[in-house]
Amino acid sequence: MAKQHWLMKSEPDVFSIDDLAAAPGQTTMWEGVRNFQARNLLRDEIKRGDLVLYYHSNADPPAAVGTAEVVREAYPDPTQFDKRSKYFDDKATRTSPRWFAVDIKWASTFARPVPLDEIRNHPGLQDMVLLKRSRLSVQPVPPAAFNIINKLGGKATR
DNA sequence: GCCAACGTTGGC
DNA sequence: GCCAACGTTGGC
Repeated sequence: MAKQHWLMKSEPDVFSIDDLAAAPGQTTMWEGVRNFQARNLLRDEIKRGDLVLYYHSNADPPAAVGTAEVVREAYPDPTQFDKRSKYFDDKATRTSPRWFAVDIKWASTFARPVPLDEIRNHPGLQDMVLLKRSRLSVQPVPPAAFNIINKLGGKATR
C-alpha cells in the first residue's frame, strides 16, 4: 500500500520536535491518546513507513515544525495499565486494551516552522482536518497537503 | 487566562 | 437512547 500521511500534535512544552530529534534512536512511543477517533486511526489505519507531519499545538505560534516516520504499528499503550500514570484507565485490561500507541522516528525539522495562520490561508490546504476539527490530535493529511507544507517548511536543517 | 468547540459520561 | 453536565483541547 502507498504511504499514507498523518498529522500529529504535541505541545512543545511537553514533547517538541527537538525532543524527538534528541530521543534515543530519535524515536518515541506516541502514547496517551485518549480520543476514540484518534485511537481508531492509530489502531487500524496507521502503518509502518507512513509519514507524519509534526505539529506544535498550544505554541506561539501553533505550527507544523517537521516530519517523522512511523516505525512501529499499533500496540497496546502501556500507560493505560499504569496506576501512577495520568493516562491510567481502569476500564482497560491486558486482554482487552482500550488504547493504542505507535512509535515514530524523527525524519526532519523544517528550516522554518509553518504557522497555522499560513496553513489556513494557503491555496490547496483549506480542506485539512486541522482547520475543521482542530481538536483531533491524530488526523489524516492528504498527500498533496503534506507535500505543500513540507515544501513551505523548507529543507531540513539537520 | 478565557472561552468556544466538542467529546465523553451518566442519570433518567 | 436522549441530553445535560462536565472535562479537555487549543487558539487567541
